[in-house]
Amino acid sequence: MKHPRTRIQRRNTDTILEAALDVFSAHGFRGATVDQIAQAAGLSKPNLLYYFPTKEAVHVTLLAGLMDVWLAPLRTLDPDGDPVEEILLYVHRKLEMSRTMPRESRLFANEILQGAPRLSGTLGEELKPLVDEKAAVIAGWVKAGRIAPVHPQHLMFSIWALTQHYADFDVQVRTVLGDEGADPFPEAERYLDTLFRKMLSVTP
Amino acid sequence: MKHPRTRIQRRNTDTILEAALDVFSAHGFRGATVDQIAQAAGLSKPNLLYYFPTKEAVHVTLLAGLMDVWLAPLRTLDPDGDPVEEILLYVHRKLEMSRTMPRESRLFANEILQGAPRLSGTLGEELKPLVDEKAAVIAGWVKAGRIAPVHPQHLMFSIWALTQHYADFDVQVRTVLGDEGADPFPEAERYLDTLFRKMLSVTP
DNA sequence: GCAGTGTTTGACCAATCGGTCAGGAACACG
DNA sequence: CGTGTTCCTGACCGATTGGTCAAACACTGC
Repeated sequence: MKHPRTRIQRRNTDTILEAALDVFSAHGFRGATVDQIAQAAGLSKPNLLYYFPTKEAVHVTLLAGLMDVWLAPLRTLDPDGDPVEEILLYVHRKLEMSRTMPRESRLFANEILQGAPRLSGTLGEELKPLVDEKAAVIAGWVKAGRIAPVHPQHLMFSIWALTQHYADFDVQVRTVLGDEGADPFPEAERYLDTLFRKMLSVTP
Repeated sequence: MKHPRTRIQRRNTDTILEAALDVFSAHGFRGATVDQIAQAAGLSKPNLLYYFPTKEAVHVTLLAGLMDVWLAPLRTLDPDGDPVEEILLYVHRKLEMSRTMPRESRLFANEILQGAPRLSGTLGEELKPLVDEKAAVIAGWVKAGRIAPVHPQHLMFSIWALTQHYADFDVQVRTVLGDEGADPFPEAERYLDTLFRKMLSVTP
């Protein structure tokens, strides 16, 4: 059961997860129905439930797979690189993820908003250690005087908040900016670049 | 119907809205049931539906009332005050709202996340004009050289994102920080103060 | 062509949910 | 005290939902 064997199984589970990402991110867990997901995947409801035992199983599979993708940019933060450029690269990658994977961002936001009932384990066992590790790196940079003194965890929060905001609050962003069809991301990129450079650069 | 007349009506509608805020912010619109709200309010389901015609009516009443509270701090932004201090006061008030009104923040976030189906009107008719007005003020400050050059709307986004993050992603924040029971807000206050001072102060 | 396994579906079920309704209880007011 | 209005509730209804199941279908290897 762990890994699909036949070609059909792999194709269908992939299709289901893709469709489920669409529906869950748009309506939340309770707001999504198995029928919706099945239809979006081009399958019948019982057929979907042939591949996943329950609606919840689809959801947790999606979330489990998401965490790896979500944390990947942080893992690449290099202790031996240039501090400011390393952090700005992370900001850039996170913003790029908001642009290209807004559904994943919203799925994640939805889950955290509800108190992370199906994710609190992963949060403590995967996210926390990784952040601890990288926070130590940043604290080292601060101690060495290579970036301005900042609280590493809150720096992390600010990166997450600022980048994910453009995916999660997309409707609000576009409403405020007006300009139908205009892409907010180029300007966001410039703004965040300036913001974090000012925040991190050491003042003599 | 517009305004409750009898004492009982006012008391019960208030109790219902308070309970609904609890339940809606915790489970989202679809995730909340009328029974849950009624029980949380200490009423029977038909009794609740005596005061509000539908579940949706409760929700929109809540959202409509919320918008005023939510936009209040922005309205007080004074064009004649000291630019940096005015903006920092706004940041401070927004963070304070995240601390004291996390349920309202989550209710709002939930609605925007789903594409603001019951709020897109208000967004365009209330939020947009107010932001336009205040963005013009900030643009004036920039032009006068009283704050560093920033994109006013994206400055606004960053304030919203950074302050609301502490309410909406509370679980994640507390997991990352560890330290059971520790209050993240004092440190957040310091961090955001530094961040926006660096972002806005004019460099000679 | 045939057995055996993997895949798909229509029909169905129990539970839940939003909402209705007739009538009873509490209250206001003369 | 009586009467009209407001308030409240148990019982009920139709629709939706997550999930089941037996049977049909399709594919693979012999």
